[in-house]
Amino acid sequence: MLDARFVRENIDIVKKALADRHYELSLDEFLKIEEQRRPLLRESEKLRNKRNVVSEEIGRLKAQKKDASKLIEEMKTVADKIKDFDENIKIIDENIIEFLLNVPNIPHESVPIGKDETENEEVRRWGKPRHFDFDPLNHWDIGEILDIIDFERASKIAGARFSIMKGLGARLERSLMNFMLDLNTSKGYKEVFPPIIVNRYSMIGTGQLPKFANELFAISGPEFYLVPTAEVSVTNIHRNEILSEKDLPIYYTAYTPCFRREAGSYGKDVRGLIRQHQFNKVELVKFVKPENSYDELESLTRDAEDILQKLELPYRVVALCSGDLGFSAAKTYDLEVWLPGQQKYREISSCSNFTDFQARRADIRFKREGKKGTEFVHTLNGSGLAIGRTVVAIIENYQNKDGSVVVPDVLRPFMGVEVISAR
RNA sequence: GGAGGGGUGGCCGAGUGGUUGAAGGCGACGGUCUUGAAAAUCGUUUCUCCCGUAGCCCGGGAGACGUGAGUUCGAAUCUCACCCCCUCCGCCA
Repeated sequence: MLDARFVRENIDIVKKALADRHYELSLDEFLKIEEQRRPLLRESEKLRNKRNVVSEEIGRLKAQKKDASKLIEEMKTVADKIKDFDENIKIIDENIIEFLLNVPNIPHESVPIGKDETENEEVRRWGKPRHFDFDPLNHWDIGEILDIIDFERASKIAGARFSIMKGLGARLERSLMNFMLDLNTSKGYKEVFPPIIVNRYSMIGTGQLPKFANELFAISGPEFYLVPTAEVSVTNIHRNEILSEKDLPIYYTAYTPCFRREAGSYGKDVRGLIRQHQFNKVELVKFVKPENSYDELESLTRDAEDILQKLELPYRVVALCSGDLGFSAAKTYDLEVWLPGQQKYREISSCSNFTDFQARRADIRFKREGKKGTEFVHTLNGSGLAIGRTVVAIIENYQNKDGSVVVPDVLRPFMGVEVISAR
């Protein structure tokens, strides 16, 4: 969320941000409502002040056993007036917040301007796509040959876009979680294992609600949601907290399942593990001081890249352009891994700086040593990595002609085998 | 699911209608004292918003004692609803 005062005082910046994002949103109504607020607030506070002064006087008179009925009579109407003002202010406040909750973050100046993913900027590449002397298969074909992935039975259990990992496939999934968590914790990220069902405040805190309800799986009765990413659970760990400066930066890593409706992606990636309703992911989350957040984004991205490098998977880093940037992010690097089955780089990690956008929604602040007041922290997160897509990348990049898959060196201690082969 | 108890400042803990933003203690910070430290002692110790040509320091004001509503001239104190925590019983992974 943006700060109301910031929007009021920096209309041009906000308008440019919206235009760069290709967002259709008029600020006129907001400005109209917002400027009604403060005069009303001033009136209300003036009356409250009067009430406080007179009530004190009444108390004094009563203590002296004097008559105060005249003053009390006079005050009766004041209470009603205050109530009127406050009701109006409350309605205005609700409108302001509702509006602001639907305004996206302002892109950082370094974000390339562009309309959609075709205008994202490649920042760097690592590794070279392997040369195959046979036609590489898709992971779903290999999965079938090796009998390690079962989509058909998964659809019987749950439906489309679900999968069953079997045998060494399941073990690969588990090995990757452990490998990634071990690597991340060795770099100072604290491992946490949070709830994966959250309340609406958490979803508002990180920006999934109110705007993107149709992308979430909701549980009714008591209102709950399945998390689409560990970002939600982990960032909200510190919701409504004031951290002290010496606590920062805070680094967390978490494995969670993730749940996404994928409404509106009909026809996209209908086969395979790329786009599932339920998938596993290890996430990196940071809470940092504002002045460090862009450096922290670089190091967060490097930490995610390191996982791909250790797995020896070729990838590239892409800076998302303004039109492709997520709602809450000020800047995002996507890591795209090479998939021989598709002859394409595909997203496997997304690393973002949310600046104070989530912190303001979730009210996560910190206090500087020896300074008055508080500031919002900056929050960041990135996949480190999406497990399902890593499985895809490993199967496709490490495949042999007979369909067997070589296990990357770093995973062998976890897997207990060097090759995944049929039978 | 049934029965009780409780939510106050960084922490502990007073406070049941009128200078209580909140006693007292602890902690923290600063001063005095001391060669230094401890002890002793004095002082300071929250956040949000509004106004002041003043986004930091300063002055004034409003608000915040789990959350929200209500009663009242006036509420941390009374009423109602909700949330959370704890104890016991039952049930269950």
